[in-house]
Amino acid sequence: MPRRQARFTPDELAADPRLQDHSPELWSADLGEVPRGLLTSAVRCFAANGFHATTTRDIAEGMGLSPAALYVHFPSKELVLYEIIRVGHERVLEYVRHPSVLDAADTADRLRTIISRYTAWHARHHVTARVCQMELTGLTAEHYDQIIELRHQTNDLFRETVARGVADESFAQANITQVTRAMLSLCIDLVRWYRLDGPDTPEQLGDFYAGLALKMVART
Amino acid sequence: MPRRQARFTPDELAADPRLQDHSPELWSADLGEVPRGLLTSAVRCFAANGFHATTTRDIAEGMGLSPAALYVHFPSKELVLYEIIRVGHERVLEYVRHPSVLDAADTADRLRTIISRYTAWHARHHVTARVCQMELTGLTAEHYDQIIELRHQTNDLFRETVARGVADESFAQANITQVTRAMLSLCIDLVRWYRLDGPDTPEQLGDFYAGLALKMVART
DNA sequence: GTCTATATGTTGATAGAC
DNA sequence: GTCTATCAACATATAGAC
Repeated sequence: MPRRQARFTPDELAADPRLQDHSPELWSADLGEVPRGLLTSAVRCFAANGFHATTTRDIAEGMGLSPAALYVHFPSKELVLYEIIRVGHERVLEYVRHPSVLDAADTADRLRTIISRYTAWHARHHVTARVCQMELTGLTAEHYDQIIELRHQTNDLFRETVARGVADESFAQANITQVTRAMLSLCIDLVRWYRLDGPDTPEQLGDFYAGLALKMVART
Repeated sequence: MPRRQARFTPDELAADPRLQDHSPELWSADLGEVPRGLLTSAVRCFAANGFHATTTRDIAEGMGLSPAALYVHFPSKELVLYEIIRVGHERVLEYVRHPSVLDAADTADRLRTIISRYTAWHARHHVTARVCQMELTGLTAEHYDQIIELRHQTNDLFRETVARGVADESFAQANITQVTRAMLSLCIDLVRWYRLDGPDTPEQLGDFYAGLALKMVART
């Protein structure tokens, strides 16, 4: 009775078209090439098999290193996960705090832009985003709380936008909490199925979802 | 360096309001009380901590049993997970294959009903549904393939409904694949946040999401 | 059917050479 | 910084008593 199910080699994971995303662009330039490569390897492993099913050996093998090498660059496996999830949440928050969102004169334009950008970010970085959404239970309680705080900041930006549109009558009357949650669900859930070699670019999907979001709140 | 993060006792999990759902109703009556209780305990553990972070001890403790007792009722931990995910997928498929969906004369009614029922099922059984959505990587390749087949059957029912509405001009012209996926995302993603002690009953949320789905495909 | 005890293998992390 | 070797802890699953 082997404890682990059949697995893929690091090379197979790296070549899997479903696991292609732009994660290498996310890591801080302050990190060296090796730690950045380890984060990218970890993203693929965590996305494919889950945090707890991934061993430190798996992560290190992705860079052709021995398991001990990981601990030169990261103090623990949990901190590799935390770094990935923290950076992911910080980057997507930056991406929706863009002037085209914050300074939008028209509320409908603001909603269109924030939905489009949030969707496109999740699509472009869908493997990392999948880890950010699905592996939160691997974090310690302290790290989990910090991530929840970042999520609140992002969610508040969406909620404000919906609330503003209802208040200025750009949008129909609606339960703001319910509508905001529905929009976030739409944008986030794509991490389960999106692939970069599919029919839609991240921006095309973003525009499509922005259109759906506007229909959700359209005045009749 | 403890390998496992701080955990909750089985009693704490059973009392957590976020982990209340109707999972005990799902298990076959052919099973005895103990195996059904083990499945319910496992659902809570898998939803709270993930499949791989859950030990056979955790599951058994939830029923006040020793770890060895689990193996009298299930041949392996993976088969506990498979049973949960298989039953979840079969039940939701049954639930959307209801006469009110299959025999609907009006396509808009059919879409309203299928979205409403699919949403309400996921809300009512959100803890089980969370395991069904988030723990697929814990399955063996063979079991995974069987679940994907069940998912296709459900998805096809939604896709047919959207396609019929576009063909009979109940709905606006649209990319059927894209629109269907968006609707499924909306209904499924609620497993990440829904709780039974929140402001909306499963049926209220179902009706709300059905309204959103109809707006997505409304003719202008 | 449930228990205690344990076999067997794996895992996260460290020690110490180079 | 990377390696080999290894530890202590833990997990799944089984054996055998009751």
